[in-house]
Amino acid sequence: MDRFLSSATNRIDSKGRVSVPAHFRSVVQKRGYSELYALRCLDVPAMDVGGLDLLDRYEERIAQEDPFLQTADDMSFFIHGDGAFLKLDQDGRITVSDFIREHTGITSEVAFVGRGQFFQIWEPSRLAAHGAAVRARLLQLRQGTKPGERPE
Amino acid sequence: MDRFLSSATNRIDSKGRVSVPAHFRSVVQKRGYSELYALRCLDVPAMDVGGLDLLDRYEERIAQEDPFLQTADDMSFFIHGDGAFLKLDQDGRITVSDFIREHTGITSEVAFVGRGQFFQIWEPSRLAAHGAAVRARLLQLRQGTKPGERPE
DNA sequence: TTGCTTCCCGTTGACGCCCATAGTGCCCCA
DNA sequence: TGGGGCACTATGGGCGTCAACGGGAAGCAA
Repeated sequence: MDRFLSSATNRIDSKGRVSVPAHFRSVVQKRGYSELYALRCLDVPAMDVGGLDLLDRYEERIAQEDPFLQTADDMSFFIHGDGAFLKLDQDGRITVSDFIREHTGITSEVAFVGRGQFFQIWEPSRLAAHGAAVRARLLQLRQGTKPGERPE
Repeated sequence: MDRFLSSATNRIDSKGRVSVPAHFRSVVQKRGYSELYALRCLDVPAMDVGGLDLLDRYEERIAQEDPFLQTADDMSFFIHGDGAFLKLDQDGRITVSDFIREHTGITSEVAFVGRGQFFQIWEPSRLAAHGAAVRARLLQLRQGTKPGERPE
């Protein structure tokens, strides 16, 4: 398995460290990531974390934009400047910097959420709220398309 | 037979484990699932459980969406983040995590329900209530479509 | 020094592996 | 045809391993 799946919540210790779930660490290794890169999400208080290929995806998107327009410049600024490297220590822990705390609201616990090609880190209660909102939107989507039916 | 059929209810032991019905286990083996993946159902307090091919269909669906829109993000969040691995121990048991208990209301017993390509787990009394509601809807549907006819 | 990071080690609790037992259905053979 | 025994499932529990976690100590920079 080489996708980030499922979720887990771990505690931050007195030194500001938190264990990355073992399953995620093995995915990181299988994918051959030597470094982890964390990006502030635009519309939610979470960070996207993955290898440097996380950037490729955004860069492709930027390439589609007209380089004379402000949008391309904004996007470039966002992904290249608004990120941080996360160093895994040899016990598989990362240090939660103020940069991350500010954006996510994380204080004492970190929720890790698999997203397939990458994973996210959240403040647990905010994650719960976001999860509920997502489920509500998807439910509405389903009922809008096929009332009463469940997609198989 | 390689479909999940019928249903059964088993007890959770003091360590939080429950036996997967033997028939389901043989289906799991025939289908070659090395791991089971459980997904929270959107509209009912149950989990869909199957192999990782459960995700394939959803991922194909996501691929059709614009990856920079919210819908794609929601869908990915739901299938990748709102799931959990169920590891079968060598006696064919799984451990019921809090993640599952929260969504299903399961406490001491688990009802397994075959659904063909996958199966579901329920809290037994909620399953009974849901079953009754489903039958009522189907009955109403039939009477609505074919007035004057008697259901068999 | 002071503060911060990295390496290393010990503890603890959860989980997987293993074995044991009880209940049940099935088969075989007298 | 009925009884005994085999096979298998569900369930309980002991025990070892490993991940998460806490903290000491060394290295490094201001």
